[in-house]
Amino acid sequence: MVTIYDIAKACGCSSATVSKAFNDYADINIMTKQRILKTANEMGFIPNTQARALSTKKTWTIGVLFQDESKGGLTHYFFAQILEAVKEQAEKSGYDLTFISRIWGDKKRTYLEHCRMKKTDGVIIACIDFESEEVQELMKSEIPVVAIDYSSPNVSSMVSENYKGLNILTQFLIQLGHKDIVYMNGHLTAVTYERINGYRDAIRKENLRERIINSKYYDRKTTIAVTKALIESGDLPTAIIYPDDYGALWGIKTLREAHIRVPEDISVAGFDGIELGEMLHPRLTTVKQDMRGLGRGAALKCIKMIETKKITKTETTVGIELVAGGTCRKLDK
Amino acid sequence: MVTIYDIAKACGCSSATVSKAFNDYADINIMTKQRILKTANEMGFIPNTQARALSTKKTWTIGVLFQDESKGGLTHYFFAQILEAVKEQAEKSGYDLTFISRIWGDKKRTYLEHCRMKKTDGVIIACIDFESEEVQELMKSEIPVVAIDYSSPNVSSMVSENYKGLNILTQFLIQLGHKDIVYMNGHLTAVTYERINGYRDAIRKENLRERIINSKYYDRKTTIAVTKALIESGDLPTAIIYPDDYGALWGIKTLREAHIRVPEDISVAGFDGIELGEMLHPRLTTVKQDMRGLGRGAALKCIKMIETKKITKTETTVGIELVAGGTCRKLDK
DNA sequence: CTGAAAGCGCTAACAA
DNA sequence: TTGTTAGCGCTTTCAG
Repeated sequence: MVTIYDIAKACGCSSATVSKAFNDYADINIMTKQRILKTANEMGFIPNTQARALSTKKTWTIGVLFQDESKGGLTHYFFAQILEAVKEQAEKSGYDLTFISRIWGDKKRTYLEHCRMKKTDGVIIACIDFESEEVQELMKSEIPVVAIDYSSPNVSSMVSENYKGLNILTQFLIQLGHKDIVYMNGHLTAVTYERINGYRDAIRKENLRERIINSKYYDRKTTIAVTKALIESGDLPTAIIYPDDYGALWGIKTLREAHIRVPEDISVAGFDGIELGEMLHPRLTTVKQDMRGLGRGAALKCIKMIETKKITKTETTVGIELVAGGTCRKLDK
Repeated sequence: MVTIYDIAKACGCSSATVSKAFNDYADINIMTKQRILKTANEMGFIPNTQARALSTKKTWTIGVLFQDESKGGLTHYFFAQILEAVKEQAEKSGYDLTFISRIWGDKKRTYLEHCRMKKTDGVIIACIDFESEEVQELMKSEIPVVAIDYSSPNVSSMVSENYKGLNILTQFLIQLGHKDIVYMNGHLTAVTYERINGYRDAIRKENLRERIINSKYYDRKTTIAVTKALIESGDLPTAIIYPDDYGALWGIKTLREAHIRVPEDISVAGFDGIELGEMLHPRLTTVKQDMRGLGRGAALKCIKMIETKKITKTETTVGIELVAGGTCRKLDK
């Protein structure tokens, strides 16, 4: 293993000078610098990041917490997109990503402990139970944290225009002539309440029947069960808005298996705008979130906190977009 | 920040003793050990992994290379599942995961350089152009590497029973009465040749027409184009096997848009067994790979090399399973 | 512009 | 059973 001492020896200078050459210090002769860089290159020198971290107290590492209690965030179509964007931006800014967990061989540790051990410069959280004590502890810590798809004064975050999203989607259905629209909401978080309000305001404005049914995000079983219950109730609406696209697809499958045609007999919409919706025939009507914007923004926000050494607690909103697919039809008068 | 020195002082012992307490050394008085552990806990001590790594030369970190030139491996439905399993097993064994890339702020570096800088104990590779020079360089290095879904004497790997997979799938179609079966293969890798042979042997055994069409894995555009060309050729087979489930779904959508019904007019099958196939109505016929087995196996294999300090170049095969969905129909005589 | 030296936090011989 | 001490590889202050 080649160290800066080896290079120093080969160049007839000191290790301090070699270090300066690599860290773009100004107080070094340009010729010396070039000589050092050249020799280092020839010798195959690779700086050791842990040694550097030990002395600078900066690891150039961002931790990511992308896990649900039930399923990993990686297999979550929506969050996978976001993580991809986080990764891309982190790399561009020179940071590495590492997963944070509380499993540690046969021991356990908290998320915060993991972050401290690895000395991650910051953390990005998504797809998790934000209200859990451990996550709250992390958000209160000295580590810069950015949450995605979560809204709270306790943490910096990136969220979509959730109110607007459900509001325009509901309006869109109303314009198609729908008067009986069910909104099947996900877990009751601040984000969900935003969406509920968006739905509610659109409905009330037209004095329509407000039908909100509790369900869960990204939950196959629950979605199917709730859909079946709705079918069996004999009081089917003319349109259903599912918590997300994933749920909408399972909902559509459930409806179709009950010989209820989409969109002929009932209109269906989702939320997120993942590729899955495009694969459906006809294409799913949905509200597209800007996953790249969310991920990229989270990374940039986190890095900004790291580099300014200031922890902020601000929320940033990214735009959404209505995607009118073929799963919602215009109602005859 | 609490260090072992702080604890040593508080306990009236030396830092070496504290270190021993934490590393389960035998030569330490059980009482001393307990006192140290207790004090450390009270003081909120968190061991610093980089300091430890610097002196032990082991980082307890495994690098993952999950990226394609075009799209990130994270949004790849099949590989996301595998990565999730890799992560789970790594955590259970006490290892952290970090992404390996060649982007480094505004500089570049090779994958191997990145691994060396971070001193990853091992690397797991998937969803990448294995033939690229940089990946080959990594496989030849001193770092333990495990490849997933790649077959080569140059590296340890985890693969599915690819020959068998396509063989039984083809046989299944033949048993349904199909005599004109197209296999649309993916990129021409060793894995693909295995599958081609599986198809070919089944076809030849029955003296049927062999129709292999080149396409690409996980490629929306190409799949659609190839499917359209097939439709326009006027020589539609009675069944198509797509390179993967993802392609099969786009294929089905393309067929349906051309008013060709699946499975009434044509039968379609995929490969992989991702959830997407289940969401389709009717469910996609496919060959299910054991993603968890692949991921878990890769992690274990990598860790074994790390812990035995022996680099092996062995291939491990995991079983597959035919999933008879509703997209293939029995042909009338 | 260069270098000596101390230190980051922990480990591991080797002595005691 | 415990402690002394010399690193691991790099940074950084400060004197030269």
